[in-house]
Amino acid sequence: MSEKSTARSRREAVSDAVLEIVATHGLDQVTVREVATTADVSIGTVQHHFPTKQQMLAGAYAEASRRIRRRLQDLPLGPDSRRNMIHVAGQLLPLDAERSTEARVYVAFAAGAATSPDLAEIQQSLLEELHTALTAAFTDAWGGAATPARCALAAHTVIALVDGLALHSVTTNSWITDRQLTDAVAMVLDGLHIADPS
Amino acid sequence: MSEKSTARSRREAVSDAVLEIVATHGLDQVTVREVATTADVSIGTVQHHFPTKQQMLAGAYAEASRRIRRRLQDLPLGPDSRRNMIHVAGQLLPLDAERSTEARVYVAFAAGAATSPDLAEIQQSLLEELHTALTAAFTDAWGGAATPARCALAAHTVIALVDGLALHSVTTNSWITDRQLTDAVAMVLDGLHIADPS
Amino acid sequence: MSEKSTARSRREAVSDAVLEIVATHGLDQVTVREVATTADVSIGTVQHHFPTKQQMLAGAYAEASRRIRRRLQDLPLGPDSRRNMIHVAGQLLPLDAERSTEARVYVAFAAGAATSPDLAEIQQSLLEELHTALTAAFTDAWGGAATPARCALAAHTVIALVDGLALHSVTTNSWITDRQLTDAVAMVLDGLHIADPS
Amino acid sequence: MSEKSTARSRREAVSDAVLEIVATHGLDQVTVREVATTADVSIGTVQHHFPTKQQMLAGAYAEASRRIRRRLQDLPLGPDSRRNMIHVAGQLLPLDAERSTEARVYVAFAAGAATSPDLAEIQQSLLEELHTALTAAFTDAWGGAATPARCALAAHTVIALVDGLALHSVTTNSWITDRQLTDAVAMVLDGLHIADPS
DNA sequence: CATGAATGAGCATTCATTCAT
DNA sequence: TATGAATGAATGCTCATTCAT
Repeated sequence: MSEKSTARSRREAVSDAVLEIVATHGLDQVTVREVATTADVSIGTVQHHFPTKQQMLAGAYAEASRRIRRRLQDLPLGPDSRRNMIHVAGQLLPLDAERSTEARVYVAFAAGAATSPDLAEIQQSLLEELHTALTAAFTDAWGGAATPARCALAAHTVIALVDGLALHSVTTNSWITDRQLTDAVAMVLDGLHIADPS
Repeated sequence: MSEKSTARSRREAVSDAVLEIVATHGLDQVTVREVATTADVSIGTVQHHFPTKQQMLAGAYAEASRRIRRRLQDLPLGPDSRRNMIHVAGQLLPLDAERSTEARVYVAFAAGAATSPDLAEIQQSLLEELHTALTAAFTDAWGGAATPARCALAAHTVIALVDGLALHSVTTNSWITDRQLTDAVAMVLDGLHIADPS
Repeated sequence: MSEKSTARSRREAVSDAVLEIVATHGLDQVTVREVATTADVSIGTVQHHFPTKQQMLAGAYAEASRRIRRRLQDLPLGPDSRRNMIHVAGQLLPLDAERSTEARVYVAFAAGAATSPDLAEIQQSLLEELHTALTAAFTDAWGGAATPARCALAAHTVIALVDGLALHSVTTNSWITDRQLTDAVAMVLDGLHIADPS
Repeated sequence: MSEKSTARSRREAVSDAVLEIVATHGLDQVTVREVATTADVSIGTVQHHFPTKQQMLAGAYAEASRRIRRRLQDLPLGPDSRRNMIHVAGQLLPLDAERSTEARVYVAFAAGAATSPDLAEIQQSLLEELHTALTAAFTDAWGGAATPARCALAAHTVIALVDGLALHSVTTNSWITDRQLTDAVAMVLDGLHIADPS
């Protein structure tokens, strides 16, 4: 029992170290040595759990993706569609230190997915899950008044908006404020007639 | 004169080579060797024009950024705000092969800007120019009916949407269609009451 | 009893795996991992039987050497010295697939003996046994007509010839034919007046 | 002029370092680091001249092979066939310190040729040149009394004998004496009726 | 006896950069 | 301006070996 938990925590420690380095120094500054040092394990241990660097990065992104999805699934959703969507966006936008770190990780891996099939697969599956959930939310919010295509398009729109805002926030130095981040989402939801019922 | 033009074309050939490699293999696959080979010049020549790799990348991104801005400035704008904005978005979205290459370059450098001050500076200046122009467009479209803050927010929103759409298009394999790309922009402009006057 | 036989066969399986890898990929391509995989046992099992790689190689060569000696001892010898010597040479030359594999193993280990005392010891003991037997054969063939030194020299000569032929056969691609291999031995035996009595 | 000689001596220094390490520690103890240290150049310089380890080893063996051939070509040959052949054998057998080093190098590379096509090519070309020269020598010595096939076979025999003797000398600790090395060659030449005319 | 996680030294190779010409 | 030899730090990875179970 202690072995299993040791093994799991070692593996997780490695993933955590990767994510930490990606957030602070970028994807291409991740080296096996630095990961080992940060995770406080030997180089051999890193490579025991992730035989290649590629697998190590993919493993870490899979872990990050899993955490994001779990957090969204655990979100308490109410009958108010607008509030639900705002909540979801609030989980994805870099509005506090923790979320900011996560956004930096997400942006780095998402961009990396453009040239790495391994990362692209994880990225796409994350986007698909998000898209499915948001499409359902729009379907629900709009009742029968909207075609499935329109609901899907609205979902694409909101995810793209959030990702673009995260990209801007993460890559510029306070060019865009936290307030603008949330206001931009509200502005688009308003445009889509997803209004606060109150 | 021929020497000067040779020199200028050499420098441009190097920049082009960098952008080509970034588009096809990613930012971290750019090596001085590969750039020299692709540009068909010697390593020494590359480093004569860009003494360090950092400067080479920044130079190439500055060149790419310059081209985007020039293209937007050369865009023939009419009295129709919606049409103007659609045109601008059309220049930024990966709707054809050339624009797709450009989007890949943009996404790679934008993500790189998260951890490189040199790139961040160029990235931020590009975003600012875009934002200024779009803010003016919204001010113009909405007349006196909107506060400057609202116009600025709308500009942020549209740029973020376009960047997010480009990110999705570039990092997934036909998960989002060209049609959805343009429809998403239209949907948001509709929401912002930027309608076709006709 | 079954356990003992299992243990013995495991140990032999490991030796066999080493010899197979040496024959096909060379001495320096032998890794504990590869040996374990080829022998279909765990790395731990390999290292249980041979604590160090050095011991593993020495053990495998000792096994190969044992097999060669046993085969020579089991050779039915008659009154015809020439025939006997031809038979011995035929056991050492790479005249068929099995013997070719063995010759590749022998050449690899013999060369390795130049820089490994452990292998040199096994190599020298194999050569000495061969030399003793051949010296006796020459003494027998020549009767009292030759000094012990001459018999010993003839034995050295024949072994060197056979080893040189094996080296050439193994390291070149059909530069020397099977026929030339046996003819060269016959030519030297003729020169030493070891003639077929018939 | 000084550059060219510098470049050439650097490259030769690397080859010499490889040969020295092969002679003293064996082919599989050659590392780029050790070669750089021994040659007193940087690692980068080694790899500038020989981009891969494989090429470095092949380059060093080609150099060693070139030296052997040049020495044999420069050998003053007289009308006495036996003396000529003895001279050739004397150049190949490890009869002094320098030749012993060379023999260790030769044995190591020859054995390596069994599993490396690059080395095999060099090895085979060296053997072919040697074989051609010796075949001619036998043809000359025997006049019209021998078929070409018999001359070629005798050449194969002598080369194999010399290589086998070198192998034995190099891989055992004074099991075979220098005197026996030369006597074995003389014994075979006697058997082939290549006699001292005096 | 057997296993496989853990270790870290060592490997070949790539790389950006310097510099003499 | 242009070249490419020289440099050595850094990288991903392989490996033999140790050890707890």
